[in-house]
Amino acid sequence: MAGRLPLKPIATNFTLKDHIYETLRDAITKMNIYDDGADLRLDERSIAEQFRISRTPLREALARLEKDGLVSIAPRKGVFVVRKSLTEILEMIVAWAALESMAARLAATNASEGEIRQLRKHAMRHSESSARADLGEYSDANIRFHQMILKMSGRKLLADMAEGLFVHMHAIRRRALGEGDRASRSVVDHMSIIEALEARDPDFAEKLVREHTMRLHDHVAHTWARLEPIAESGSQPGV
Amino acid sequence: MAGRLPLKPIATNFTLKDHIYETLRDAITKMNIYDDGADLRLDERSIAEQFRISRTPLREALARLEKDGLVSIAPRKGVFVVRKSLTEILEMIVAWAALESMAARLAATNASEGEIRQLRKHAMRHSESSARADLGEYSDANIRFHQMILKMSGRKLLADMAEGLFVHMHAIRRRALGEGDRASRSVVDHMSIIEALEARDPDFAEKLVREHTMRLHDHVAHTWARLEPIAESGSQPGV
DNA sequence: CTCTGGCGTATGGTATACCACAGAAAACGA
DNA sequence: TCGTTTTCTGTGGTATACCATACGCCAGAG
Repeated sequence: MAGRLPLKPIATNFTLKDHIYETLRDAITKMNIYDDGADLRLDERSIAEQFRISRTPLREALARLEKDGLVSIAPRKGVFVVRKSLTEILEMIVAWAALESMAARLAATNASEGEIRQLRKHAMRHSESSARADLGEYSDANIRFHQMILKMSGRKLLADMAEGLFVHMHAIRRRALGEGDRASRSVVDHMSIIEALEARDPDFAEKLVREHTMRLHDHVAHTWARLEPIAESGSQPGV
Repeated sequence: MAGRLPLKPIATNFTLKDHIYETLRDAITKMNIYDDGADLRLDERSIAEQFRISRTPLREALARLEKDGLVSIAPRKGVFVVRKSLTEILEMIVAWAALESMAARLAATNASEGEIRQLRKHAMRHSESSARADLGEYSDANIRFHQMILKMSGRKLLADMAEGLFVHMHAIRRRALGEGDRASRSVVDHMSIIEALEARDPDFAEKLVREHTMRLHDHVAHTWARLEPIAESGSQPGV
């Protein structure tokens, strides 16, 4: 009727449940789950009080977090943040390798020249942070590199499924980067991957991505072998 | 105290929420989502009444189903069973291919002789149902074949993630099997895969599984291209 | 007849009260 | 003092009441 005002549909779908879910998810991924004395217990009532809401929407958010595998709900016992075992971490890396290598295969065919160019630009801009041993920054850039490949596959589901794994692995990659010469090795790997994409070689791109990720897998398997209750060391910046 | 009766630990963790979740999930996967007049609406109150429970545990179950992507909850509008679009179905097949091909790669190395033997036995026992054009039975055997490969990878997570996709695709595979000579082609493919596993050839096993699944992908893409609101036709046995 | 505006109803969202069980603390007996 | 039993408290599980909004219905104006 009136003159087409550019009004957004308004976020009619923003419920407490969703808000709490995201807030808690972020909080959990950022907390030092593997600290020895870490509080893994989540108390429904006190959290509800902190958020100034009732337990109902909170519980629905927790139900979703449980399905994500981030928390475990034990009836009449409590809600606990899940500590991933080494085995589970390794399996996540494998699954991630499966998804990303498939994404690379598809990206080699589907990605636009512009996307690949952007990927290269991203990798080169951040290779220096590796050289500077600025692991915090490089870790972020590193993760984004992999997310870009997922996205370039043009398959949203692949990216979404991988995202669910990233949530858990967040700290893993950063930690592993600091061990040995993994950071500089990573830079080299990334360049090879980019070249395979530029060459539009699906098989090779897939192979490189898979082996790149499986190297992380093997590294973690060998290095952390006897750390079963993994002792998270470095979330503090500036080490 | 008493004489060690072989009592199961009893399902101390079996809550209404979990029970309802599973019940609803099964019901949804079995319903003809793609029927034209299908009731996609789920009414919280009437369902709660049917189950003779309150809405609270039901809503927690629905929250999980939403995360599974099986239903969509629209505030103040209703809860609806999600109709997967063709694009989404295709992406699920791709993701599935990614997971299963990785599983095949690992299975080629890790699976025991016994497991492979069992796989071959399974495939041969059911190849006849394909010949008899008994699609219902062959479809089940077919799905189990793929689940066996996932399991043989020794990575539980791969199987679990694929399971989440199976839930959605359940009907897809069955339907596709009936089109063209896909059933008999499937039998041939499966045999090749088994041989690659017996030869302990990871690269080849991966390639075969991937291409096998991607053939389904291409078939669906081409055949169902203009059916966007997919009309589910054949759940009725006997044709 | 058509359009508009208000009102009623249905639905999901939220808050709250109560329940059942686990586990620790306390009370009790030897 | 030690072991057993009891009680008590805290936790998640469930039920229920109420709230806010989306949407259809209908009356009334034009």
